[in-house]
Amino acid sequence: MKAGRPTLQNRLIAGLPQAERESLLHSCADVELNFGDKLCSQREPYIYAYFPLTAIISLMASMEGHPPMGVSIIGHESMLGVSLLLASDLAPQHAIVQGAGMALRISVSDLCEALVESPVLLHSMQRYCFRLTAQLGQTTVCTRFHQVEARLARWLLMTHDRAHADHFYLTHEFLADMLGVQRSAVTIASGVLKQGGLIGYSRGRISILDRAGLEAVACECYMADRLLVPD
Amino acid sequence: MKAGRPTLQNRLIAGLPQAERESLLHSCADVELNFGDKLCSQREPYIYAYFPLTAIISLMASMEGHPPMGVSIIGHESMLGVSLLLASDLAPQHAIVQGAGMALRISVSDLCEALVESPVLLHSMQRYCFRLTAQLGQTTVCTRFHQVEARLARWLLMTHDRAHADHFYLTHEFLADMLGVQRSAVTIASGVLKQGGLIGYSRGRISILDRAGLEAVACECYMADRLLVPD
DNA sequence: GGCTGTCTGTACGGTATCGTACATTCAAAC
DNA sequence: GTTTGAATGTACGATACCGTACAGACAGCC
Repeated sequence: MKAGRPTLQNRLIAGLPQAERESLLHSCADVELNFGDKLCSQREPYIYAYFPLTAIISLMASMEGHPPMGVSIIGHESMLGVSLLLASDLAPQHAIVQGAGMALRISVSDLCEALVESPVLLHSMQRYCFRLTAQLGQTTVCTRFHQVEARLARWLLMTHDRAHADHFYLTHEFLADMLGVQRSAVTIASGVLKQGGLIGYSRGRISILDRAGLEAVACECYMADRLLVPD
Repeated sequence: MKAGRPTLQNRLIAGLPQAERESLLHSCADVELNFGDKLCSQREPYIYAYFPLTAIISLMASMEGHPPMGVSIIGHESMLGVSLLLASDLAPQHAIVQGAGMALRISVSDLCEALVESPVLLHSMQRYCFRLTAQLGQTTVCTRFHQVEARLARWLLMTHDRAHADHFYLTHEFLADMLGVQRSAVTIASGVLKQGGLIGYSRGRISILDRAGLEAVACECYMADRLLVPD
């Protein structure tokens, strides 16, 4: 595998010392992830772990009788598979590609080997796992108490942080599943944000027009989570 | 510190090889935890970690403008502080004593030292941390979709599993905070469970009268979580 | 035995969202 | 250019729960 610049788009990889990075990249494959791809299933073994470069992955929790609901987002700042640190090869949640793009893929066994030899990788994954734990607790309370409009704004901001442009593709239907609400509730909330000039959208293409405004509308959960980003 | 039988009430400790256990117990102090004690605060450093013997601890996530809400329960099957594995000395959630009783207390630094020398302890903590991660995702969806009655039944069952009797002490007010609902909603839901002969209660003393019946009323989230218990 | 504070029962208007249905708009395919 | 399907707009009764208020019941204290 080539170790060219694009791999540095992933912050976790970019943070590795060169020797560790090159060793890790030897086990990685460049893959293109398509919208809707399912990368792992809740309570089933991971097949691969992924370091997103431009792709965006949603973690989703599911339950009988309801469509899976979004609980976290993973982009180039992190990776899918941090829970492999935790003495289990099972995925705690489903992982779905919410933004098509490139990622580095590594087998579970290769990742585990790399962990033994790369203390920096281990440390980074630990930090991100901590962040996920804090975030999941926060999301529970957020989902319970905050209204659709604020939660929608939060999800759009989290996506924007991981997108590489001021626009991306998500339908109301998809967002409704993420937030665990009716599609029509998303349409109404989106309409308000559009009216306010904060976002624009048409047939799945969403534009972030006024980030500061969106942050004002979003619940504090968005900022609370950002504060946990290392550095 | 004495290494008498009572310490084996904690499953995590009981599972250690004798040498590792005795070494760990040297750093532990027997403490009595009182109802309502706050053992750590969300996003603040842990002072101590705790291995409950008979005490029960609630993990609670909080947010401005709302009372903290329960997201998990810790009893003799586990410990408070598993996230110390994750390269951070901060607690992801608040921890409150929901059932008075005994626990073993250990300082963060002593625990970290013990981790280096006890691979079994490390492994157990990793497993429980995985379980917590899965549980937090599950709880998010549960809180969103399941009704108060089912969630109340789930919480009572989780408490019962960690209590050492068929009765324990929790007021409607306290349960309301745990579930993130109004106190009056808990009174109504409890009334239904009492009518059905599943539980009894009076002035804070709750009796589990029909466990199987409660399990039938509780959402599947209760069983989903139990399946993750090692063994 | 009466007082007091806590716990529980109950009521009731208000509201966010549900669940569902149907109309409209637009992009792409034919 | 027309058809088709997906995406979006809108409506509306139903419902679970909110927020609040107040009354009753019980335990402990003086």
